[in-house]
Amino acid sequence: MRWSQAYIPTLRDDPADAEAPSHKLLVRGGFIRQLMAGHYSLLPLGQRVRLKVMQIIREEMDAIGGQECLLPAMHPAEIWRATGRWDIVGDELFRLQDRREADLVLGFTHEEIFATLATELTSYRQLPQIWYQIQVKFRDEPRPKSGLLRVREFSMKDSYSFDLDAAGLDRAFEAHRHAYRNIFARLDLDTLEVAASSGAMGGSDSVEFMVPTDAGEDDVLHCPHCGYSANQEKSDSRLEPIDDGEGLTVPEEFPTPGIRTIQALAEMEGGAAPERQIKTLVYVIDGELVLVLLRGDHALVEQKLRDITGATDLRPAHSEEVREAMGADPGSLGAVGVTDQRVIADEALTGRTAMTTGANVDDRHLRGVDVDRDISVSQWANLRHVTGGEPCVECGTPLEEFRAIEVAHIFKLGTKYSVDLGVGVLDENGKTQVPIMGSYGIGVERNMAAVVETHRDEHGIVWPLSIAPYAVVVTVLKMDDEATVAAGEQLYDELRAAGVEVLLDDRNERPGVKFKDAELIGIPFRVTVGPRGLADGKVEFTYRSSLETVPVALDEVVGKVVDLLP
RNA sequence: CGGGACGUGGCGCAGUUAGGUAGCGCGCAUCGUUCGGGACGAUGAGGUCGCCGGUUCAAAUCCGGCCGUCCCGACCA
Repeated sequence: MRWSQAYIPTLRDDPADAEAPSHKLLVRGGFIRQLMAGHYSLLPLGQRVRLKVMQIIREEMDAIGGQECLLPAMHPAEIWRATGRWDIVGDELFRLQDRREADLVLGFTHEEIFATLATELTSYRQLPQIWYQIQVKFRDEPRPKSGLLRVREFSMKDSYSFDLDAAGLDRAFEAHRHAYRNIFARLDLDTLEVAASSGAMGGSDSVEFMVPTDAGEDDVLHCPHCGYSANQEKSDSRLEPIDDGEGLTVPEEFPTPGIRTIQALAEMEGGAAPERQIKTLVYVIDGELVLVLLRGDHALVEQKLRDITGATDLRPAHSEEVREAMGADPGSLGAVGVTDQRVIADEALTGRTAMTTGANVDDRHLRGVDVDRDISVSQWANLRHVTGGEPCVECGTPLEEFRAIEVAHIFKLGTKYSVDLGVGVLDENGKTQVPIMGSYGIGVERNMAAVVETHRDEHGIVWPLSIAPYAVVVTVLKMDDEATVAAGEQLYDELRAAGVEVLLDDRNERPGVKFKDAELIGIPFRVTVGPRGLADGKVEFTYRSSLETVPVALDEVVGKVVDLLP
């Protein structure tokens, strides 16, 4: 492509800097433009990168026996009602009606639709199957942000496996893990595989592929010693034993005027340290008021509560609801003697004695609380936020905590969708078997953004060769010098003839502008053609990653580039 | 959903406090000079000041409502 004819609208109002977020680089480089919050247009350069990412994914999916399909983006509501997700998914599902007022859905994933196709499977001889597509997904995110990282409309490669038994599902799951590792290697992304919450997707087991970077929106805990890795939503740690000493035989109520927070109670004369307090939270879970207990110095991870309760609707109770049910305001709440409400307690409270908690009377607390003796716990669970530095649950080494981008997520689903939509095959005995499903997703544009986030410097983007929009830019320095232009044109023709994706910078711009633009948009190799080098029959070859420049004889350029290509 | 900020040529912004001819930088067009690391000069084009309503002789500016965008938090498949 000739740059002079290409649509590459770079923005030069301010210099690129090392702090700029990835989406700003993509905008400045002329890759993307925003249409509205969470919806982006991909310009020619951006689309070239996207197609390359898609092709890499396609090749690796095909390599594990995946078969590509393309399903509709718009679905009838009935199919979502059949699995219950019409109600479960809530506001994140885009819904619309057609002219006959039939309810429709814009697909945010395709378990239902692939399962519908799978109802045509009739024999165990047809299994296993791996079907996939690269499709637009729609998700009405509460707050789209960070450019391509969190959007409402995006391309996803989603695949679905159908197997006869758990061993088959394991094979499909591991095949995907293998394919994904290959994909990330080709994208030059260092990923960490972490245990994750399955959320509303359901199922038994799920693994997220995370790219560590501060730009990420997920919180990951990782053990540098044994490799234990988990999303905060699924995290665990070893608890240091706490000596509670001798407790009272009965809890003792005492006045705490104006004390509303854990911190205030800790600082009060006769109070208690945060780890000696019980924090009482009130949640409304599917319409039911539930008490959630944590150690005073621990924070709740709502997703954990969501997961263990299987809740579809979960929110903190309003203060009026709290007062009506408990008879006191937040700040003086406790679970001692409470039998009307379900009580879910974090495991860190097991066996604890001599604890302090609210008395359910304003401005009163209880000390000497023995959790097992005094509180009727309906359910024990791991609910707490695990913080970096806590001992690894496997080996006790202090955990590292960092931010990461979730670039893929793979799930073992089980038989939910098969059952709900009536998927079944006959086995060798003529008995009906319900295939076990897995589902596996990888976001195309989010991976682009993750690559930019991890491949950039103060000059702009540094695309890996595998997904760069062009491999080489031939920069012609003097467009009014016939010999220089001729040499550039010839190189351009030769490179194209050799199958190289090449951009010819034939713009009538000053050299500095051309260099800066080429660096900003991140073309891996630059061949600079100018009269100075040409006098010796040479051009300059510059690597974008290091900005190292070496002289190369004119007739050796094509060979050098071809050698560098994968 | 809670908190905060912002909407003014293509992009980035000033002007709003105190109502009175809509400005600056970049980019864009033409010409000239220049040109191996984001050139310079000259001349131009381009804006219903987010939208609707109100106050006023007069509104980018004051008032009311709405819409949009961004940031923090919550949520998130």
